Amino acid sequence: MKKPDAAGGDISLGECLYRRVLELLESKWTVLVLHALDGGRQRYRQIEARIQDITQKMLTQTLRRMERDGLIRRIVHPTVPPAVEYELTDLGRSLMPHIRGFRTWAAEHFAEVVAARAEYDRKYGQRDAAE
Amino acid sequence: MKKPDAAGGDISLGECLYRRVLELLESKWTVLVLHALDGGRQRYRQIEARIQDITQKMLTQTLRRMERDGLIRRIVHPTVPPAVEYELTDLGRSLMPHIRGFRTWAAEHFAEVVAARAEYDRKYGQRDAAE
DNA sequence: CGGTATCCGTTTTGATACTG
DNA sequence: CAGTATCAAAACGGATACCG
Repeated sequence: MKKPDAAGGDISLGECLYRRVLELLESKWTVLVLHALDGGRQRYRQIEARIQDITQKMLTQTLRRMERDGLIRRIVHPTVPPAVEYELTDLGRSLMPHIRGFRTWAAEHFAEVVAARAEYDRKYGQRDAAE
Repeated sequence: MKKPDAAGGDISLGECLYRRVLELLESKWTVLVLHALDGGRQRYRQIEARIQDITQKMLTQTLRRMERDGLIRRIVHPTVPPAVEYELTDLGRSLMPHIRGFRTWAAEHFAEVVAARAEYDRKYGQRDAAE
């Protein structure tokens, strides 16, 4: 019986279960798709256009996984040619505040991250060759 | 000149820069290490013990990257045997509210994600063999 | 339009053994 | 204790071609 937020820092709900949820965000494109859909329902090509250099394969794969995870919904209009729209589910929307929060953090602290990297490289260099 | 939060959902600060920041969290173990250090300064073995099935290689690699990104600080005590401690920097601490927020979301919505996956698999099965 | 299928190189991760 | 080094396996990502 552990307390959820003991100073010790228990990760709660079991590291294993949490890991399963972390997987939601681990694929390279998921967060970008979430932002794209944050503006409302979008068609496949719209999402593709919005996320500059994503390939069809990765976009489809990401959308499928997000649909499976219950974050987005896929709406097929049986027209010719076919039109497919995607939108956030309630579950997906409930996640957005955190995603937006992270984006805000990124905008505010990006420069610090870059500076830290430069500083680290200056101190330790990428010396792996001789000497 | 785009507005940062137009309804359109511009990802702001440039998708490219944002992508660079997203990389911070993309490695499998980073978030778990952040939680581990959220409880305060920890020694290498303590972190390792806390994150069940991480290997030494991955832990060291993750810690190095996080140090380079300025999220954590490495403190070496020149004793024999050596003792090394890690702690969050100010930058790392500034990120924690979002990480904690996500964990809270995970705890609250994990069941829904699992249910969504089960539902999806029931509907579409993992049928890739014949028929 | 909105995908699938296939091939293939790159990156990430893991197992294991060894060290100052 | 806190790592490194090495090798191999697996996941990821991209290019390309084709389909309903």
